[in-house]
Parts: sequence; C-alpha cells; structure tokens
Amino acid sequence: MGSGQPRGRGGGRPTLEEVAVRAGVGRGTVSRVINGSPRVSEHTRAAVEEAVAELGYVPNTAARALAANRTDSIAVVVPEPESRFFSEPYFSDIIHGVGSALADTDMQLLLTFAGGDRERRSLAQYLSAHRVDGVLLVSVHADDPLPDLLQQLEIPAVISGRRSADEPLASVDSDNFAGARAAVDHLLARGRRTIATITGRLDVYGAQRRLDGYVEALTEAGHPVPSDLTAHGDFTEDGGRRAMADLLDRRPDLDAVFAGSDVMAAGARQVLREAGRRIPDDVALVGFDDSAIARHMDPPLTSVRQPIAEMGRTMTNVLLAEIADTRPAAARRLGRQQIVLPTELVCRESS
Amino acid sequence: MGSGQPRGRGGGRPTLEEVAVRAGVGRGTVSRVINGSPRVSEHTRAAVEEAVAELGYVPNTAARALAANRTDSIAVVVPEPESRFFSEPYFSDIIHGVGSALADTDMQLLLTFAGGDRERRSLAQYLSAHRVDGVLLVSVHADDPLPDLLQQLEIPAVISGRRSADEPLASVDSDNFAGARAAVDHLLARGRRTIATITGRLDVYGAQRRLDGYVEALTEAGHPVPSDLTAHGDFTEDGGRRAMADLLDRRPDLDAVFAGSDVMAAGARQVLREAGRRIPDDVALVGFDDSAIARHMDPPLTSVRQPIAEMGRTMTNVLLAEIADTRPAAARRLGRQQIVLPTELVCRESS
DNA sequence: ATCACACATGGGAGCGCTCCCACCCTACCC
DNA sequence: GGGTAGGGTGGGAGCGCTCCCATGTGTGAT
Repeated sequence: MGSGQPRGRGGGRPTLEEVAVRAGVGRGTVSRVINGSPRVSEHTRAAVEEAVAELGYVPNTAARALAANRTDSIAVVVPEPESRFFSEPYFSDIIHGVGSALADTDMQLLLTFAGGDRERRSLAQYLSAHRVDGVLLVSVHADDPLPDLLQQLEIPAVISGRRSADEPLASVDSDNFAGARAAVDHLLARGRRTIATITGRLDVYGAQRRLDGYVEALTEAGHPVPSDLTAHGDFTEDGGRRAMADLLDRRPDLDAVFAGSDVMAAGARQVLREAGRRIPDDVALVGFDDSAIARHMDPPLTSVRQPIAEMGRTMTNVLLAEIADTRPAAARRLGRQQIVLPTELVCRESS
Repeated sequence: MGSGQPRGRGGGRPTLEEVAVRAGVGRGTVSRVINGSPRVSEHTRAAVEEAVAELGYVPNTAARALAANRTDSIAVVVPEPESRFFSEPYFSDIIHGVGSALADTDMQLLLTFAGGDRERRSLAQYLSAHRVDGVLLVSVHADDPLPDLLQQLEIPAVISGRRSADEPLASVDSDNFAGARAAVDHLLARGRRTIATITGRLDVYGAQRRLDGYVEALTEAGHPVPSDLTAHGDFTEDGGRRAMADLLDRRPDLDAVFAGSDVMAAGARQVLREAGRRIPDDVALVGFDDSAIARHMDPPLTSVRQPIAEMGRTMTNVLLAEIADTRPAAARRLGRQQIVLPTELVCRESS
C-alpha cells in the first residue's frame, strides 16, 4: 500500500506505519521514539528520527486521542458574548496568559462559547465526550451549573475567581479584598472622609470582596459605613453612571468614590463632570482593573491592578497539574489549590 | 464488555454501539440518525433518538475525526503575544465575531499561538495533520511564510486584511483607504489646512492603505502633500509619541493630525499636550479603530471605526464556505473571495 | 557453559466512529 | 406469477494511533 510520497488532497500525510517501514523498524518502536520513551536504543532512535524528518511526519491528533483516551487539549469556556468579560482587558489578558503557559507544552487550546444554562448543560456533555483533558472557567456566576457538572463528570477544571468563600473547585483569584482596602486606605490617607463606593454585581464573589474590603478599610479607620454611600452597578459604564447619579443625589457631600471597575468609574466620571465636580479637587475617584481606559481617562484614573495574564498562566499550570494527577478521584478532590494573587494600587491623577 | 451504566473515571461514556443495542438496531443506523441522514424510517429514528437521550450519548469527536477525516474545527492563528493584535480591541472583537458565526454550526474553535518564522513553519505541519478543517489568519505581515504554506498544503484559509493588492488567499478587510479619506476629508471640512499623519508599520498593507487614503484626500482637495507631514509609528503608544515629537519639530505650524491607530493617537495627544497645544483648538486629532480608549480619551477622540466583529464573522463564513467547497483544487483557487467591509467615521470632540 | 533477567523490539488488539457494500423486504411492473 | 427496483438496514473494514504482551538478544551471575 501507500507510495512513499504524499497522496491526493487532504488525506495524504505520512503515517506511523510509513515511518516504521522507512526506518526499518516496527510501529511500536516509532511510537516510543515519538513519545520520548527511554526504552529505545540510541541507534534506533536516530534512525527513526531521520525517517520522521525525511517524511515530515506529524502524528495524527485524532488517532492519538482515540487510542490514548486523552486529547492534549484544554478548553477555555467563554461566557456569553454580552458579558463584561468580552469588553475590557480581561479576555485578551487571560487568553494571553493561558497561551504563554501552554507554549511550553504541546497542549492545544479550545475556545468554547457558552450561552445560557441550557447550553452550558449540554456543553458539559460535549466537554466530557473527550473533547478536552481539562477546562478553564472564567467569569462564572454563583449559580452557574457548569462547574458542578464538570466536577460530577470528574473533568479537571480550574475556575477564575471563586464563587464563594469555600470554592470546591481549584481556583485562581486576585486579592480583591486587599485591593479594595488599599484603594480606600489610599483615599483616607489623602484626607478624604466621605468615601462612597460603586459595586459590581454582587453575585460575583469578587465584587462582594471588593465591597468587603471597602467596608473593612473604613471600619478599621474608625469611620462609619452608612448604607447610603454604597450604590450598586453592574460592571457597565451605564451602570456606573446610574450609580453615581444616585450617590450624588443621596450624598452630595461625598468627596471620594471607589468604583468596582474602571468601566464603572468611567461612567461615574461623566456624571461627576456633568454635575460640575472637579476630579480630584472636589471628588477623588479610584477604579479597579487598571485597564487601558484608566490610563487614558481624563484625568488618568487611579486604579487597582489585577495580574490578569498571570492569573491565566497560573490557572493553566494548576489545570495541567490536575490533569497529570493520577491519584484516585477522592484524593484529588482534597488538595485542590485555591490561589490568590496580589493586586496593586496604581496611583494616577484622579486621587 | 460494557455494562449499561457509566464505567470508571474518564473513559466511561456510552458509545454508538451501546446506543445501537439499546435501540435494537445496528451501528450504521444509529450513525445515520446522528448525522441526520434521510434514509432512516421515522419509526427507527424515534427509537434511536430515545436511546440517545436515555443514555446521554454524545459522539466521540476523536473517533469521528479519525474515521471521517475531518475535525469539525477551525483554528485561529494568533500572532506573537507582543504584537499589537493582543492589545486593544482587535483580538477580543475578532474572536467575538468568529464565535458568533460559529455558534450556528457545530464547529469548534482552536486558538493557536504562532511565534517566529520557524514556529510558523512547523505550525503549518501541525495544522495539516488534520487538527483542523480550516484556518483563520489574523494580523499577517507581508513576508509571513504561513499563508503560502497553507495554500501549498491546500488547507482552506482566510486572511484578515490582505497582504497586498493581489492577495491570493481569500481575505476579509476593512476599507482602510476610504476610512482614511473620510477622516482627512472631515479635517479639511473643519477648515484644517496643515494636516499631518502618523502611519502604522507600512509592511502592514492596511497601514499603507491608510496612508494612501490620506494622500488621496489631500491631493484631490488640491493640497500639496509634503513629506515632512508624514511620520512613521509602529502602532504603539510610544511610537505615536515619537512620531508626534518629530512632526512638531519639523512642522510646528501643523493644525491637524490623522493617526493610523487610536493607540498612536493617544501617544500623540500626550506630546501635543506637553507641547502646550490644545485639542482641538490648536490641533485637531483623529485616530483609527474607534477603540475603548477613543471614547475615554481627553478629549474624546474622533476615530474611524472598523467593523471588527463583523470581519471575524465574515471571515468565518467565508472559511466555512471554502471548507464546504468540494470542487477540485484548481477550481477553488479561482473564485477566492476578497471582501472589503465599510469603515465609518465617528466624530467626537478632538476634531 | 547454563540460567536468569533486563533491555530492546515487533506487532496484535483495540479505541469509537464513518463508509460502503451486501442483504432483505416490500411494492410495483410486465 | 416471476422479475426488478429501491428504500431500509446490518455489519465488516478500516481510519492511525497507543498499549501491552510476546519474542528476541545481550549481559552478568552461578
């Protein structure tokens, strides 16, 4: 069968078998060389490698996946396009980090778009049908069914940002609490006394933690935390505008605002400006994320930087470790890593 | 052989065979139902579908890929992380568009990171080893070897932004020329007379076309196009700064700047401000891309919007069509689509 | 020299699916 | 009534690989 040279369109790449013939060895031996097994003599290895090079052989992924029952690929499950995940630096940076962690391996990255709950449910099925060896979950709501489904199916998974204080899945998060504290401490240090906050959607644990950090910073400094200084946004610019308008309405005396995201801060800035408040003279403003818009805002926005690419990289490494872990499921369930990466306050002219 | 219920970790999803037994039919029949073949009686189809539902059967992708010699997946080849592609809206939006086009199909999306030429060369091999049915290329330099390799291997591919006027591959681009013209016409209409431009890297065809549009607009309006009004950036903020400094040095009398990207415009803005030029009073500024920073810049930046998500969507549809095309290679080579999507000038306070 | 054992190697048996050919049965024709 | 289409169906033959067992071949111990 098979002539030596490439055959017709598409189908015609060399197979393991052809390499074996060329090198004058058996299939098994070629397979061992390809997979770096030590149990091959130096001489044979060289012969096989030469044949591989001559033929331009590349293993067929599908065949390997079928035979070995692993795909050498992981999926990043991307939430509904509308979500804030797609705006702002988050998406790019996470992927960037994942990509750089994957560069050292021969794992492939699958991008999967998940819509509503129904789609996420069937998604779990698909993922389990040996499409991938593991899953990276980003931007997950507290009530998303997907993480539990994955756990049930015993598919290794890592989540970005836990869903609650006791996250059962492995997770990588940034220190939202400390970041918020640092922001508010900074405002206090600057002499601000009536500090309001605009929160993100509180069903996102990270948004809750930012609020917690805000409360803690004020409390610890001996300040009261009246509820009329807290307004709820939804991570959107428009939400930030509405929240800021509310705040100004309720507490015209405020002299600082800590926003749970840069985008909301941008919305807030507009309302403040329209209301004739100068930034930072009348009202200091601090955001969260340190995205591109923070640098370019007028005035440049003080913001809490999250190491997002680093998070992507860390998530990937944790996932790869989970995939490599061969202990029984019960044992693996135990030592799940909960990593929290530090945030950093970047001071600019808005505060 | 298999009991009815799931087996141990990982391995235990139901197979076609099990569905066949459950439904009391042959493997072939189940396969026909799964793949929507019409040659199945209504009665049998119902029985099979019930068995599928009961067992929660999901086809094994790897097995299907191996047997059918197609993967039902396409790859987006992402350039080196450093490139501008990763900053700014481009990446997110393209992926967004690709994702939405793919949502209507059952194709999967593979993200592949390509580094230097050597990596791109081996990448072509990998892609051809039936990892994917087609490839989407974004942000390609004029001398990138990958497109030609793909063409040689007869792997369907679509490129975003052509590499030259006679692009052999199918391509989807935005109308850089018309966008630049519109921007410059707008500046002329506003009474500006000494209009400079900051170009992107001219080995990117789109950057060249933006420059062409600038020249054409001025020429057509009867203005000279002195070379000292053109400075070259590299799509980075810092490049924008340097180019603006040069420009100011050479032509302190300029009253408008058309930048080849928003990021470069941001850099230019800083230099203009430091030089004491007011925007737009002394110098009008127009960018390209209409990214998030354009909206948040001070003052908000007039910019040329590209329909990036739409480009991603269109590229995907073109690619899917190429994949579906079963005509002989020679015939397919002919009718390759070259799509150009319209750009739109978004006027804000900077001009 | 003899046995044991380790290492190196070949190749059969699948992995779960699609493709396709052979087969059966019914319906319709002459 | 026999012949002939076809639609509907079953299942063999792979797809290209990994896994693993059986088989060689060389070494050192006895």
